[in-house]
Amino acid sequence: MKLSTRGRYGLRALIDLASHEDEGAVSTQSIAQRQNISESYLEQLIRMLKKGGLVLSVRGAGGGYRLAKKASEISVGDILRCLEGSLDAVACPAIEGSDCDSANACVSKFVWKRINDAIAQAVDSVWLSELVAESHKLQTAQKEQKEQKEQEGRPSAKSRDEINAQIIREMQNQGI
Amino acid sequence: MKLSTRGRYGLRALIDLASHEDEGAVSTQSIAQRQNISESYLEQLIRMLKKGGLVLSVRGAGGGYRLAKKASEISVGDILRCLEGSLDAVACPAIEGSDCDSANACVSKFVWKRINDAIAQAVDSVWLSELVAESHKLQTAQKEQKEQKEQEGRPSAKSRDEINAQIIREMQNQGI
DNA sequence: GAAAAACCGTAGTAATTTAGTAGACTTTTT
DNA sequence: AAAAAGTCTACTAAATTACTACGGTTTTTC
Repeated sequence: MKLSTRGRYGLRALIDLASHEDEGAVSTQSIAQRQNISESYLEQLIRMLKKGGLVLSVRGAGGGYRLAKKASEISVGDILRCLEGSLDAVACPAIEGSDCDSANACVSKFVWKRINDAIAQAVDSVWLSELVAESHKLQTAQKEQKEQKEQEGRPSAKSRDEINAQIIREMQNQGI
Repeated sequence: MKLSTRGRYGLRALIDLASHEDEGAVSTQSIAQRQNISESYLEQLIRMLKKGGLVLSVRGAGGGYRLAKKASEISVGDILRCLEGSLDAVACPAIEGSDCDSANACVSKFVWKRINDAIAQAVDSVWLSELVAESHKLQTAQKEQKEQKEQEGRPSAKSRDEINAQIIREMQNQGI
């Protein structure tokens, strides 16, 4: 019942992409750097998102990726299903079609449908745009906090980029 | 986001146990036979359920296991958490305590709480007693259907036990 | 009181899945 | 033409899962 790194990385990558879209197409390299994810691995993930119709690619120099829809029209469920496959906790043929030889084939139909539906409802009601907003709020809050600490101590030696990188690293250890 | 066999087997085992409780303590051997699960593996699972306080053991010859509470007081969530650990799709320290060094540590807190809560709500609202009732309904329905088919064809060579065993086997391929 | 039935626990192992790497190739812009 | 960027496949290492094996201990029943 755990989400794998595919889902977590993918979500982070899309938040990052959405946050930088005003600067034009976003390269996997830049996302990989900012998010501290292996570039090659990220490429695979983002290609899955392309196949799923969530992002568009722009080839050639200066190219990269772009959201295929508005961030407010992409749900967390859309993203996770692209990367993790079906989110159903238990796959039962009876739920989808009527592949079972009897109409009431197994107990799954009863329990699992409820559970699977609840999961689907949850992930489909959170939108990428919300995550972007939330992430932006957190980052600026943390940045201010850091900068204040630096000022209190010895004169700040860290650049803004270093501070950002550290925040990303901290996020990584905390589940997303 | 998939349930492992631990959860599925465990659920089947408890349904089986609850269904046979009126005959006294239920041995792991008998459950393993009826449910077609490795006895040794099942023992491990049921010991986890004991540690979790869902079943009691009765030692010695003629012993076995018993539900620790009424079937109507054991939720699917209780069972799955015993066997699969936390059902949270993503573990984030920020959700539980305030282990994060900042109050608003990561985006997880926002998204994952909603998702995790939905899953919890779903599994905690289905009770073992419902599964037992459902399973009983299905089995008798399927049994009748089978027996009818047998009568139509050549004279029934299969015993009632063989028919039961087959139903169990079919259930197994269908998700539970 | 001995044997059988049952619970208890750990260690190991095979199979599967996940996470990540490597590298060669194609397309497009500058 | 060269550089930047996406595309694709295959391989490998680590982790997890699903068992299996086996050597116990406890309790009941005959």
